[in-house]
Amino acid sequence: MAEDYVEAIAEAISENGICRAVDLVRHFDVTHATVSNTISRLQRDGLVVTEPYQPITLTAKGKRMATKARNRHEVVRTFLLRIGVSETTATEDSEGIEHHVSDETLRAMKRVMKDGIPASD
Amino acid sequence: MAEDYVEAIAEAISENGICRAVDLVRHFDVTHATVSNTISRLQRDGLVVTEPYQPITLTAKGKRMATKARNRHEVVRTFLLRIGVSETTATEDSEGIEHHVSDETLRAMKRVMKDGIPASD
DNA sequence: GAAACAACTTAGCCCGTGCTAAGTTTCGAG
DNA sequence: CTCGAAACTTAGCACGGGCTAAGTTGTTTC
Repeated sequence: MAEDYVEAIAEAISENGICRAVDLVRHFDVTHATVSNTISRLQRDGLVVTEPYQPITLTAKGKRMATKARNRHEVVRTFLLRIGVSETTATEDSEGIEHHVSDETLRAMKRVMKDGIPASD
Repeated sequence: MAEDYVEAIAEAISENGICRAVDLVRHFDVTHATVSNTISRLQRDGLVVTEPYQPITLTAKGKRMATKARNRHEVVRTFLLRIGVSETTATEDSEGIEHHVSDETLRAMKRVMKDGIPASD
């Protein structure tokens, strides 16, 4: 969850300048209460900073995580498109897959997009 | 979890003839207590049948789920190998990825393994 | 400036998934 | 046949992540 949240927060900030809890409520389609709880946990874990009724900002650690997550997400998504998956499905699937893709697999995806599929031994 | 469990149960049965809780304890590296709880939930959900101190069997529904999961898992794993990921990583990553791969993406993977990568428009 | 509305928090609940500790059942060896 | 070890269950706890309901704060609009 943490990764998804920091990614969404970074996105909101880059789009609107700030991120409010309500942006996350809409993004994840959960209640304000849930977002409030989750943000507390993120703050406890040093990923975000916020004060009651104030916008949410990312710490350095949070920004790092967001960047990595966003990158991962994009690689997976474009890879899926590249192997012929539709826009809609690529977007959906990459959301879930990104959290389970190791660096090695990520590199393999990039390689395939650049050089095509490896020779079949 | 349900998918992982039925898959592991099916595996144990095909290897040893029966599946005992202790097999799952070893497989998932959790305690007996945890397995016991989880099995109760699976039974509640109609995926397995068991009685106290007895082996665990799959219902028709459980078998169906196990077969689908196993198939998915294998497609993802061999696909990863095919794009140049190592055995170890392919095994690890496919474990997590399989739960997030839609039918469409699965088809795309199979297609790529058969026909190579689609032309880049 | 007060009232209404939107944003947010807090309390209290539920379930899943993990644990430890303690007790029960089963089973094989002696 | 008994006893000890292995397998299993049960109770009780914790945390994550979801909810509703109710209250608080901030902002806009008249």
